[in-house]
Amino acid sequence: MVKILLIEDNLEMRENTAEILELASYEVVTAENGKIGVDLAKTEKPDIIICDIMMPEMDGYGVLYVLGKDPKTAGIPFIFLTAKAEKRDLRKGMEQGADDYITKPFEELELLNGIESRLKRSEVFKKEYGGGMNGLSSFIDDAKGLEELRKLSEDRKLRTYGPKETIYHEEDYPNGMFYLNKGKVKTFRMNEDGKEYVTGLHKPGDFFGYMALLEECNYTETAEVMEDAELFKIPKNDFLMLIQRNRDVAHKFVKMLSANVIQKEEELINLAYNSIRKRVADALLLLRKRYMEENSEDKEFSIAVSRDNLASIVGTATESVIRTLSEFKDDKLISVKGRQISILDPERLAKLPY
Amino acid sequence: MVKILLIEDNLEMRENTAEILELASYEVVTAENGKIGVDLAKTEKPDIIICDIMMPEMDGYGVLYVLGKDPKTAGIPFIFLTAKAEKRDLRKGMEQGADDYITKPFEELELLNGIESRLKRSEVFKKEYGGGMNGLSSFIDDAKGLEELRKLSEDRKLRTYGPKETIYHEEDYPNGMFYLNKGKVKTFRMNEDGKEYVTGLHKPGDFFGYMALLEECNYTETAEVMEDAELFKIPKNDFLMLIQRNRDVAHKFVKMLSANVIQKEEELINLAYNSIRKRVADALLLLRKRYMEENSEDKEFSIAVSRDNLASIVGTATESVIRTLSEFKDDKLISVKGRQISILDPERLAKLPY
DNA sequence: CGACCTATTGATCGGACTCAAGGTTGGTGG
DNA sequence: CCACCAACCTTGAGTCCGATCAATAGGTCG
Repeated sequence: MVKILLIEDNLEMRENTAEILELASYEVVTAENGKIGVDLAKTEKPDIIICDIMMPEMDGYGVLYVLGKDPKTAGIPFIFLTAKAEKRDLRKGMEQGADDYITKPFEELELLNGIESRLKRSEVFKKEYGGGMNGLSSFIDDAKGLEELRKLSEDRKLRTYGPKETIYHEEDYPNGMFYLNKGKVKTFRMNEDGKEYVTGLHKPGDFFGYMALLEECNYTETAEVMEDAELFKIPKNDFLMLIQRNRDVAHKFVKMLSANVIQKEEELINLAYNSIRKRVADALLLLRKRYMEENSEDKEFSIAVSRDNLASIVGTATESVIRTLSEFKDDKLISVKGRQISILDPERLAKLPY
Repeated sequence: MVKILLIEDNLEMRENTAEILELASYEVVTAENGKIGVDLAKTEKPDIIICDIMMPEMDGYGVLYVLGKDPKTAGIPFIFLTAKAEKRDLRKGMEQGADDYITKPFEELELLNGIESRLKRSEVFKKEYGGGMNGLSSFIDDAKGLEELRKLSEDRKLRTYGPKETIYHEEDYPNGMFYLNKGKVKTFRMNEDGKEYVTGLHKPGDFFGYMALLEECNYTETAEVMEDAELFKIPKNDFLMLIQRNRDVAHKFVKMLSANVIQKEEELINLAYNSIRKRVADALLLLRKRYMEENSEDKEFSIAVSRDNLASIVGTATESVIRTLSEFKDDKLISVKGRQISILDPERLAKLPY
């Protein structure tokens, strides 16, 4: 039985509409104002919500907004009831994610059709997934994808590289991607003046070098070893085949890539508007996040990294990095022994005033 | 019949090895130096290449490098023949994309196993794809994916927005993505000081707002209308279902996302090391590329864009943009009428000396 | 122990940001 | 139709951050 929540302050209108819906054999729950409506939405879990805009206590926008903020209710189809004149205001509601609207006064058919068409989509979804597309199941999909990827690299020859060795160069034609088994690898781009900018820091368990394969273009970056590395090469065709044929792997890659995009956008706005000081702090925290051992969160983190490398992570001159590090040292945020940098106070480092 | 290309300068070694291979009923083509080897690789299209490293004329690295540069030959499995002592040099070859190596002197079995295992992967691939994974077929997949996506938005209600209207805000909970039918929309992030950085410029036919759905997080950007826009909203569940179940759509998204990542990396290095002058030029060219009508490549491109908007695309202060535009105007690179900017000389704009 | 590479510090310079003040444009209402 | 306002554009002056150049110190490896 389909359950409909009807939120409408006008008594006559409410009873009238409820009657129409019940005659169409829907189960109807009614609320006479927005607040009650929100409560009922959470307790009753209706299949669809029909809501007036102009109401006392909390108006339709408010209801939509509140329900939209809660993941549990955000997915419920939401239809506005509105008088013709309010067309401009309507936009405001659609912005917040309403799925449809019905203008008052309405015909029975109009109302029922609107509900029917919204429900149809919703039903299809529910049937095919059985409510399975929650965080857990998509995590399992991810894990499955990862598993398949790992299998690809299993029976391959291990390759070992020493520090500063190049794994591939910008502009090279790619015929494979890599799985990093041990060590640390960075990928970077170079501009015309030969300045480097680090685009990726990789640790054991990471894949890299797949972007060129996906894009069917030459490498756009150079991969270089930072700490003695062992890696497996996965041939181009094997990889493309897998991603083409295996849904989990494709899904995994969609996730990896979208996370990557968001992170790069974050970097962009930081690079555009933050001071060197902040960016160096961010770079140190990034290194920490990427390379800290799983089970050592309490211990202080320390890493050996050349000033040049740090500079190309931040995107600045080596000297500027060094000056900033000296400041941090004076402020007891970090300590330095040769190229070994220890982060003493990550919290304060994250909240630098400028 | 599997065809093997054997490149080896030593006569005895060559004939010996060829004999072993022929006895194992492979078809063998031999070359006595690298140059001939490369030619044969291109004309004979072998299924696998076995190549000595130390050779006159062109050594094994050279052969691998040359073949690696040509997409037609880059996919052919490549096995090095090497003496034990040269282990260090070997790395150089593996860097360039060799798939395996066999150390001399070798046992028959070792050689045949190496070839067999490489071929197995290659065969599987060929059988299942029938050579179909070339540019064309993957283009068709893309098109199919796009088609499916478009269907999603077909029977939905059109929403219209005026200039500067917000479609969604950073931190909002997403319950859908959008298909832009008409107009121009930008997406941007804001930093703590309220400065904006544009992360996306959208034109009719684009989808946007899907990143938050893929990442299962709140929006990380704000979407705002630049020119009167019409758009369709595609509900979250419909979209996630489609991408989960339809291989073409997933593939399409992998492509879109990886292109996006590469573009953002490009932006990052520009932002890090280029002058405002260059970055403003890039921004203008980006606008041109994004918004120029398909069939008007000959005509000069012109766009109405506020200086503030331009500044947040470049990632700088409004005044800096204005000064740069004035310089460009003096240099006859662009012309300006109010907020209408015309690009007069895109080629020169792309090749600014600083 | 010396050669080489990396890290550090100092001094200088210039590009880009900020603040401030006018100019232009377009829209609104009397 | 004009006056006015607001939003946007433009220009100027001053300042400061960070790049660059140069010189020195420190560390490492043969």
